[in-house]
Amino acid sequence: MTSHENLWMRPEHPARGPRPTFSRVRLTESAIQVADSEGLAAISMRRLATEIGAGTMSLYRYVSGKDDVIELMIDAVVADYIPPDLVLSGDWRADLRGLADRVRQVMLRHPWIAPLSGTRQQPSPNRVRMLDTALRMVDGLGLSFNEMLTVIGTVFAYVNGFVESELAEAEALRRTGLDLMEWMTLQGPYLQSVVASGRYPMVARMLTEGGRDYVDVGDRFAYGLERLLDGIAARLPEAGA
Amino acid sequence: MTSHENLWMRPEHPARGPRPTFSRVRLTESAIQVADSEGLAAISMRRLATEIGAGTMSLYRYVSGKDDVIELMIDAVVADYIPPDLVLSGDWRADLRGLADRVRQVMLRHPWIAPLSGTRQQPSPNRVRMLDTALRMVDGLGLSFNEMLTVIGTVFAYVNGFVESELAEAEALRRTGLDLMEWMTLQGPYLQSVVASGRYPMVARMLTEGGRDYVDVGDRFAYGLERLLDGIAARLPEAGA
DNA sequence: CAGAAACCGAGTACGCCGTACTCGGTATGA
DNA sequence: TCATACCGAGTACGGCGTACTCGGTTTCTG
Repeated sequence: MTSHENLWMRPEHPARGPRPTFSRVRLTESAIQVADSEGLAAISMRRLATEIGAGTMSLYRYVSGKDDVIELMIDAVVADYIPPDLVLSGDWRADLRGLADRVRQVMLRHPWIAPLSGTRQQPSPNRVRMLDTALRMVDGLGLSFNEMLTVIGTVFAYVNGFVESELAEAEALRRTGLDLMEWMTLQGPYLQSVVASGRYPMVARMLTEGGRDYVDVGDRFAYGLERLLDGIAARLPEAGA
Repeated sequence: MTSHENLWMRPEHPARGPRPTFSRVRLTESAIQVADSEGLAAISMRRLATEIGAGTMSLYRYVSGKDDVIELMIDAVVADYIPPDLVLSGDWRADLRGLADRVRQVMLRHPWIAPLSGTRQQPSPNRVRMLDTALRMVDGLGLSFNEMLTVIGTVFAYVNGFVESELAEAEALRRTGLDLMEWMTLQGPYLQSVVASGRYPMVARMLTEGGRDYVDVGDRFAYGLERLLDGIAARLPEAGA
C-alpha cells in the first residue's frame, strides 16, 4: 500500500533508470483502436502487447493491470466530450443540449464506452473537467449545488441509457452478421408464435404495422432530451411555478 | 443450423430418452443466486455446475452455452417488472411511474441486470409481456404507434441509465471494501490535487460544500422521472400546445 | 416382452485469459 | 568508473468457455 494507489497520482515512470520504450498514451491509443474495431472483448493484455510490439508482462511496467487500461481508455474518450475551444453560451438549455448531442456522437464512435461509463465512474482528469464544465452550464439558475448535480445527473442518465440501447439495437443486427432481413428470419418463428398466441395484441400490432411511420433514431434521442429539458425548465426557480 | 436456433423456440428436451436430472429453471435460479451475492463475474459454467451438483459439460444439454444462461437470467428477472396481478389504472402517468419505480426496485435487488439489460435486448417471453403492458399504458393518448414506442423507450432509457449509475456509485464504495471514509482516503490525494489546481472551481465547491444539503437517491430518481413525464405530458395531442 | 434407438451425464483436452515471480542486460547518478 | 535502479521479457499457474467422446440408462417400436 504505497502512498498513492490511485492511477492518476502514480507517475508513469520513476526518475531513475533507463528510458522507457513505450508509454501509457501509446498503450491507450492501441487499446481504443482495437476496441473500436473489434469490440471490448478483443482487449487482452497479450493482444495489446502484440499490438505495440512488447512482451506481455512489459505492460505491467506502465499500468498495474487491465483495470488501469480500461480506466485510461475511458478517460481518453471522455476528453472528447468537451471540445477544447468550448465557450458557454449563457443559455443553459442550449449548452446542455450541445453537450448531450456531442456525448452521444462520441459514444457512437466508441461503442464500448457507453456500457463502461455507466458502470465505472471513478474520478479521472477528463471526467473532472467535464463535470466542472457541466456544472458551469447550470450555474446561476437559482439551484442549490446538489440540485445542480441532480439536473446534470438526470441528463446524463438519459443520454447514457438511450445510447446504450441504441447501440444494443445496432449490435443485435451486427451480431447475427447481416442485415435486418437476416434478423427477422432468425427471430421470425418466435415472434410469429408471439403474435399467434393472441396474448400480446400491442406487440402484435407493433410487428405488423411497426415500420409504417418510421421515427429516426436521432429524432427519438432529441425527443426524449427535449422533453426532459422541458420538464426541468418548468421547475426552475425563475420560472415561478 | 436447425429450424429453430432461438433459445425460446428450442424445447428444453426431446421427447425420447431418459428423464433429465436437472432443468433450465434450476440452472437459472442458481445462476441468479450466485450473481446476486457474488456478482456477474462469479458466473461460470464450472461454478454453476458445481452449484447444482452436475458435471460441467452436462449443462450443455440444457443450454447451448453461457449466452443462453445469461438470457435465461435476464428473462427471469424481467418477469418481476410486471406483477402478475397488475391492472392498469387508466392514468398513463401513474401507470408509467409505477412501472419505473418497480423496475428500479427489481434492478437494485439484482445489481447485475442493469448493465446487461441495456446491452442485451433480444425478445424473450417476459420482455414481450412487459413491452405489451407498457404499450397498453400509453395507448389511447392520440399517439401514433411509433410515438408510443418512443415515449416508452425514453422512460426506459432514463430508468436504466439512472439505476446503472446508482449502482456504480454503491459498487465503487463496496469495491474498496469499506465505507465512504475509506474511499475518501483512497481518492483523497488526487481530489485534493484537483481542488488545489484551481482549474475546476465548481468541482472544488462540490467537494467542499457537497454534503451540505444532501438529496436522497430515491428523490433524485423521482425528480428526473417526474420532469420527464412533465415534458411528455405537455406535448401530448390532447394537451393542445 | 425384447431389442434397438435415443439420449443422459460425465470426462478429457485445447486454446484462451490475467498476472505473480524471476532474471539478464542497460542506462543512470554518485 | 561502478554500484544501483530499472527495463523488457520469459515462464508458469489457476481459471475460463466449450468441442468431442463414451459408457450406461431409459424409452419407444414391433
